[in-house]
Amino acid sequence: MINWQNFQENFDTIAVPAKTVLLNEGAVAQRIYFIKKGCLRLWFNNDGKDVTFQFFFENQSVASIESFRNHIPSQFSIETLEPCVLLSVTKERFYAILDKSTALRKEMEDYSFDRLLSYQYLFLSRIKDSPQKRYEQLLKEHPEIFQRVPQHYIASYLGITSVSLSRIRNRKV
Amino acid sequence: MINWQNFQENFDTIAVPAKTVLLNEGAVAQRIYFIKKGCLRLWFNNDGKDVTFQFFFENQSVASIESFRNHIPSQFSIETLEPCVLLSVTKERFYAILDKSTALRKEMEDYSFDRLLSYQYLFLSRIKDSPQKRYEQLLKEHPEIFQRVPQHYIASYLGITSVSLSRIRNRKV
DNA sequence: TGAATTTCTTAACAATTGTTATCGCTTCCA
DNA sequence: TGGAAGCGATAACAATTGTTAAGAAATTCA
Repeated sequence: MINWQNFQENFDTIAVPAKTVLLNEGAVAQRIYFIKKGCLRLWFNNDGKDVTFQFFFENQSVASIESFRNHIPSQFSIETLEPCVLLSVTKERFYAILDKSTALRKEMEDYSFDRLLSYQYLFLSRIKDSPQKRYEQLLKEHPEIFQRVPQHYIASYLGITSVSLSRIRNRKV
Repeated sequence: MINWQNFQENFDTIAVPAKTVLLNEGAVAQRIYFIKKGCLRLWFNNDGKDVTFQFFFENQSVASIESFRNHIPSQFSIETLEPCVLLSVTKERFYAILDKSTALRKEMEDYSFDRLLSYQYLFLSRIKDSPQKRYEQLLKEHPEIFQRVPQHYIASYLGITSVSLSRIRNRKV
């Protein structure tokens, strides 16, 4: 995990309320964010249905990574779930920082690789686990999510309806 | 896509029959392969059930990438599905080539990024699509798979049983 | 070529999930 | 602070998928 706090002088610190949209589906990402406080979700519109793809919490970097890197319209929207304090930097500044530091470039490479692995891991859990098991794993590994994130977002993240998640939760008491 | 044929002098060309295991789950990957002819699958054992994670065809690179890169035991096995002709290179030689060429290193970075995106894409399809829809997409984008790969491997790749895949196929005529 | 293995389909039943709708409860702002 | 919106539980029914089993068809290989 890259800790952008070391480069804080290059960043703008911003405070935003809950439900603030940082990036709209279809727009090209101009900024990358680092979360000092709060949580966000990355989501997209699937035939009118709101599908949450990923959650982000403190000390994580957030961006529509392929939009940011390849300058293409984002497939996702990014939105705060709580009031947040964020570090924010433009694409230009960001790549200028990368160019100045090979160590940081290496770190960025490793970070990309880790994200690759996390997608592989999530994909794998989709292949081999039932929604029930995915729920139990999420509860075990990230119990804090259930304290901070509305359940219907979690349901869409797990690939099930909120009704089904509610059933699973009450089955397991 | 990296075309390793440009570096063919560093590779061994091997011909292997179908069902040849190139890497066993639990082993550390020592080689990376480039497919000249044939197809392979990457799979793992999930509580006794054979789960196929990915298919590879001509002109693709194959390795348990995290095992190869991080020198850790592979979570997957790699196995040929057809008689194959492969280019094969050891980890040492591979990184020696990378060190010699920054262009190639950049290409490798892009390749890693593309794989990240392909996992993101696959993960996304798991989140938003029904098995039925995933089947239809696979049929549209890679119809050749159904000509070359046994159906029960495709079923496990789609996250369903071969029985269910058979039902879906015969529903859609 | 012929036996053995693999592959695919189909059936019957169980289990799970989706859909739609309703009803309290909580939270959010104006 | 009070009305509106958001959130979670539950019910009833439909649809899909899993499980197990059996048999036909295709493929493999000695």
